[in-house]
Amino acid sequence: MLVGSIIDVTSPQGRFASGAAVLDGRECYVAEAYGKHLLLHFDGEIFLHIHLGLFGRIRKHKIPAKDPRGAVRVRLVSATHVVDINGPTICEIIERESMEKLICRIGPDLIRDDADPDRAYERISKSRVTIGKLLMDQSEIAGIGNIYRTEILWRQSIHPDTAGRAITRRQFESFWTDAKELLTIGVKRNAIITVDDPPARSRVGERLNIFNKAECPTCAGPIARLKINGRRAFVCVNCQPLVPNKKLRV
DNA sequence: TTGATTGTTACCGG
DNA sequence: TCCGGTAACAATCA
Repeated sequence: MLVGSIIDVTSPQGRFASGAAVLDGRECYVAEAYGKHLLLHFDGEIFLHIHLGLFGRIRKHKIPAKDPRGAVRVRLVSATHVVDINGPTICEIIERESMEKLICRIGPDLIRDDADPDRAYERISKSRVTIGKLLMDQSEIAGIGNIYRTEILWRQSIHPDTAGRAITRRQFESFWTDAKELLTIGVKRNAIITVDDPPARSRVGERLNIFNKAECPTCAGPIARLKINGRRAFVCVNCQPLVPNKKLRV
């Protein structure tokens, strides 16, 4: 990520212009991510908080920079590069207190070394909410989005409608390890890859197992389409059976 | 021009 | 208090 000296900050367009000016001339020491939130730490205990949401993009270019493309909210300029932040849901300047509050309300981030899986399991194993919904709740576990949800549950043979409290410790541990590996690959390759051996130059469909597909790569059975919290989800009816748990009553 | 989309939050009602 | 549903917002591309 971006770490180093920012010698200029401009906000060519949009409603964040006044906030961006605060960063002008400050040094940026650390860029850190907590789940899907990005925090850039500047001089004077000032943080630039960014969440890209569904559509946001970060683009890096060498100097000399071209004109900003699209809705650039903040442009960070160093001696050698510019970084444009396009269309984020959140793009704000905050102080340490707000930054700490933010971190507190985010669940353990799968790919951070300081993540505590027990904290996530503690909550999930007590919840009547389905695991499909819990995985997208960033205050439970941070990092998983809509595509990873479908793909990881398929890899773990867990039906998304399984109640959180029906997930066993063993299942959770296996899920955590797998999810962590997949997200780490995703960061490294800058792509969502959930198949074990994707072709070198793959298309989106070749990197995924069942998301947006009709047929299960393992059993060749049909893939069912669901909506969970209004988002598309997919499930293999054979490989991810919904296990009834007689001890649980809903 | 329309629809879909790797996301989040506020608000309301049961 | 918990939980589900809906709307709002965002930018881009096919």
